[in-house]
Amino acid sequence: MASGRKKLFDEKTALNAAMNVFWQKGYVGASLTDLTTRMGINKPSMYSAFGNKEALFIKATQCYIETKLTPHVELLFQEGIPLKQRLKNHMMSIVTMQCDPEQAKGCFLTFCQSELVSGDIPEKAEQLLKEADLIPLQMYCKLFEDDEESITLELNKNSQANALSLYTFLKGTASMARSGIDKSQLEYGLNAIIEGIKIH
Amino acid sequence: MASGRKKLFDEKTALNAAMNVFWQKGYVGASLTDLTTRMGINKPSMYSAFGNKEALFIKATQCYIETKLTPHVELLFQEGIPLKQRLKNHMMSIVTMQCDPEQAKGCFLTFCQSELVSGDIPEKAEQLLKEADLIPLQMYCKLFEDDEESITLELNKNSQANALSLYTFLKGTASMARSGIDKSQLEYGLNAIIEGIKIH
DNA sequence: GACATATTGTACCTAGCGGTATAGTTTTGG
DNA sequence: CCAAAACTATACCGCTAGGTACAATATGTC
Repeated sequence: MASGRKKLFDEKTALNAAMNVFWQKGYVGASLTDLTTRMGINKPSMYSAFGNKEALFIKATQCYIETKLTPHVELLFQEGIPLKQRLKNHMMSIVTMQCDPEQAKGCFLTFCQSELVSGDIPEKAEQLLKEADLIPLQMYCKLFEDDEESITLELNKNSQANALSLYTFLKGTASMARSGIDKSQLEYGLNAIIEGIKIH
Repeated sequence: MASGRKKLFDEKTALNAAMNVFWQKGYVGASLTDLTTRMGINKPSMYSAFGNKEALFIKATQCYIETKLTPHVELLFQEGIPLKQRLKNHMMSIVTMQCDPEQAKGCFLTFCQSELVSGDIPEKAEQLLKEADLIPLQMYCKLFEDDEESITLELNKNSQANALSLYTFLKGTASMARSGIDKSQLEYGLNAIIEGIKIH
């Protein structure tokens, strides 16, 4: 069997570039020209590799979850570290990412989620965003419910309220980072809030 | 002098409709067709009354500030009411608005602010959004610095941190409301946080 | 080296965008 | 009752959107 011409671009690199464009401009705001230019390929290559704009967006979102969200969640469940310190590590690394000058400010999921209200986002993308956006909240619930230290501190009794507080803070920093407030100020506020938690 | 045909639409009503469209879809996502349809007029009427899309957006943003933001800010400075209660009133009325099923979910300013990163928003609109988005933060600073009760409680010594905490929470609820989390849950978390403030 | 296969570049499709020219309609002053 | 002024409706402008047809270019197998 003949095997044809080799691909001149790396799919993962291109997908990563697409992720950054969506992160910056959202689903509606990112045009195919924006995307393919930053991916370094032209339209037919993109369509043959990824399908269409929606499919590309879905893969970009999954890429974000795997490379940008999951690592921060893991910090919450690291063994041998006090709960409060784990929360701090988690939040600090998120804030650092959300203020990274090499990437779009803020959180991909939070931004694209906010586009859903327009009603102009395709169905599968909408579903994925809705699910993905809840991941941190679920992780916080799980943390406060199951964690040893959380149980001894009886934080599990208010697991829902604690999780919601943390989630609110996560969303708040995402929004503030997006609007360009600098990292030092976010860390300042972050410390105040983590200390204020009645660990709580 | 002859005075011409009378306008068949009310400018304020039309502007209010435009505000709601931008609130729902953002600057980029709101097309002239979306806008003029919901305003109940056609394009030439819109252009003669408001100028162009950017000018309409600016007027819609000012309309939001006057009708949707200012009233909530005033609750912070009401006389004869304890500080904590004023904060609660303020936040409760904001949450109620952000979850109002008659309007787009969340906060107009927070959503449109997040579009700025794209670099596709005209300059004057960008400036206005940046200024407007900081209004609540400035009001919080002023409150913690000047308020009698804040001074006796020595909250003014950490006015910046207190203001930032509150602002983070404001942004967080805006984002969560936008993603469709229901009012009862936001109020639940809200109470926990206000109580947790050392008033603070 | 010829052929099948896969990728690439160009050029194009229709639809919708923001914006406008122009013709028609209603109003009032003289 | 007519003309000037203001508003409305239609139809259109150039441009870009998402998406694709097709020819040109590499790659491998026989």
